[in-house]
Amino acid sequence: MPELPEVETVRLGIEHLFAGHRIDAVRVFDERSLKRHPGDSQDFTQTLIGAHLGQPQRRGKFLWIPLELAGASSVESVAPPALLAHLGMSGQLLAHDLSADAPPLRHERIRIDTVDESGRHRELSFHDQRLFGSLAVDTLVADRFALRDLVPQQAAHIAPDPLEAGFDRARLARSIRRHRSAVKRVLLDQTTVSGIGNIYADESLWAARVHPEQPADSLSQARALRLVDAVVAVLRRAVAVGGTSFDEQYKHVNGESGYFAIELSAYGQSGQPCPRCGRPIKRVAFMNRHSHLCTYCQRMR
DNA sequence: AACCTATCCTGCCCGC
DNA sequence: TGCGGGCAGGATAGGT
Repeated sequence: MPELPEVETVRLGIEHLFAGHRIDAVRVFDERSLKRHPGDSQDFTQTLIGAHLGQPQRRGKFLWIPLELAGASSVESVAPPALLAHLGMSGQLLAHDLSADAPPLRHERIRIDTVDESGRHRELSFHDQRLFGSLAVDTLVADRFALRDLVPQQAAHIAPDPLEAGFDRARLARSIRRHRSAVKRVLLDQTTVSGIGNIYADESLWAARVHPEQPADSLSQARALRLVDAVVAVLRRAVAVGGTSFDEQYKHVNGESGYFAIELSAYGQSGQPCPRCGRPIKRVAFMNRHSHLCTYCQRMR
């Protein structure tokens, strides 16, 4: 999927193009993209129409837009709603300037027609080839990590991400070391730290010179801290260049690609020289997918 | 409780 | 050209 940097890039785009807009119409082209919505597509559509979009938020790979519902009294909205998006492996949120009743594009699953104060229309559209992603209307609940006010119920179980205000690097280093399994598996576990997928796990492990199969509890606190700092640096750098994209599948809200692919050191670089030592990057099976690493720089210890 | 495996989907790319 | 297998950046239910 799009990982934290790609989702953050999408969030920034939505903030810029849709914050404050009112939803005028909703079309669900494929119900399977609503599999995490508690009601049916009718319910989804009815809830959204007339709602105003707030400032988009993100934790890890979850993205949500708080909703101010039509006719709801703000005073006693005990459980404020939000439009929740998870992009899965191939989801995209794109801004379109079509007419709302134009036929769906190739992998377009849901189209949300919005209008701003001056009456200008713009569509927020959910595209998803593989259907692992979804949109839903969800309820916002208190954040049990107390790093922010509210989080969607469906994202309440995941840990804070490394770029969140109040993120505690020492605490994450300790929590990584509480696990016995391979350190890469722990980095991918969204309930330990959120936002990291296969690409940024491999890049972070390469940067910190840690072997992906190293048991997490065998890392010293200093080494775990170095790994956490590598994660933060890699994610920050990727956000700064608009995320990674390899093909048409991973685009920004405005349809442009991210540039982090240019500076990948390990991920997808099998056979290429390690940028640090020049030896070839290896690609090895790991958890039904692959790890990319320099077996010289990243030793088991 | 912690850990791991299987599974949800589609389309593209490769080799035969 | 056609077909089948492998593969892709994720999350999670359910097993041990």
